[in-house]
Amino acid sequence: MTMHESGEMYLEAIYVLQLRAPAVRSLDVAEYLGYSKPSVSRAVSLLKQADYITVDPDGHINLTESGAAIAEKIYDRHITLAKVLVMLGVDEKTAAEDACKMEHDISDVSFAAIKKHIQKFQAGNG
Amino acid sequence: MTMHESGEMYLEAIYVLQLRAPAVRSLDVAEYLGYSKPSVSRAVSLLKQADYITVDPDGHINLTESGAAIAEKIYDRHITLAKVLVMLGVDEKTAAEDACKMEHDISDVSFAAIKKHIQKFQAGNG
DNA sequence: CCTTTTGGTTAGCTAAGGCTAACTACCGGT
DNA sequence: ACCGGTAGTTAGCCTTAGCTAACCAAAAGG
Repeated sequence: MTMHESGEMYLEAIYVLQLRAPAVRSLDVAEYLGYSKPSVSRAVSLLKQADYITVDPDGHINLTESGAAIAEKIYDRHITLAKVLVMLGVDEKTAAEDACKMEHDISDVSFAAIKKHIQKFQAGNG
Repeated sequence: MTMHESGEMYLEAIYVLQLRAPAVRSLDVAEYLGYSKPSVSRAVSLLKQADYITVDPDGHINLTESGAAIAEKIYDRHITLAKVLVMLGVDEKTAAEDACKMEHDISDVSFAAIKKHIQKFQAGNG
């Protein structure tokens, strides 16, 4: 699996679910993303093949180092981009939706520039 | 054709090419986007069906009112998003590439917020 | 012990949207 | 009149990535 938007979404979902609960299964991911079981089942097997996750015998999914790296990166983008939009006056829901799409598109360079920019603001305002 | 990213790209390309040359054909679009002739041929016929463009007998493509509306919207986003990124210190090339992807994802609400934000800066700085 | 629920897989469909190969149509030059 | 290039189309393939239907297996519970 060459990492596409969809793969990133799954890794991010697993990451977020792991922040909430000790163990994450395919079904949790399906429910979280609003996808069907077979869709997640296939994605999980591809991510496993590509060594982004491991699945232990009782179905618990864990991120590998490379999977976690991607998941954290995307999650960081999500949080940061949503925050920027909210700072600009966008409502939380729309900000989250847009961040969710943009987080997969933006280059490291542009994201770093944005992050740096808002940190400047945050230093001044809160 | 329910307007997806790809359809928006084609409309934007046609729009940009029309700013440069009086007549735009499928081949110009193919060259501009780096796509094959058949890909563009199909896209053109779908956009025509959906009434976003017209194609006159000598192959000249023109945007309809609805097509132009979309093209202008996307182009505005492209220009604005690229400008924002450049203002934040991103190089022109990367800014353009990222704008090209984000322009399709962002909601009207978020885009309006961003545009308003940079206009404030421009009023002060240039 | 049998039945239901829960979790997951398999098979196969669909749509978007790229691609190549090969064809058609027309236009211009020799 | 006949090639050769230019423009576009047709047919058909591939990948990504969603879906349903149907199945399997293991745990849960009357």
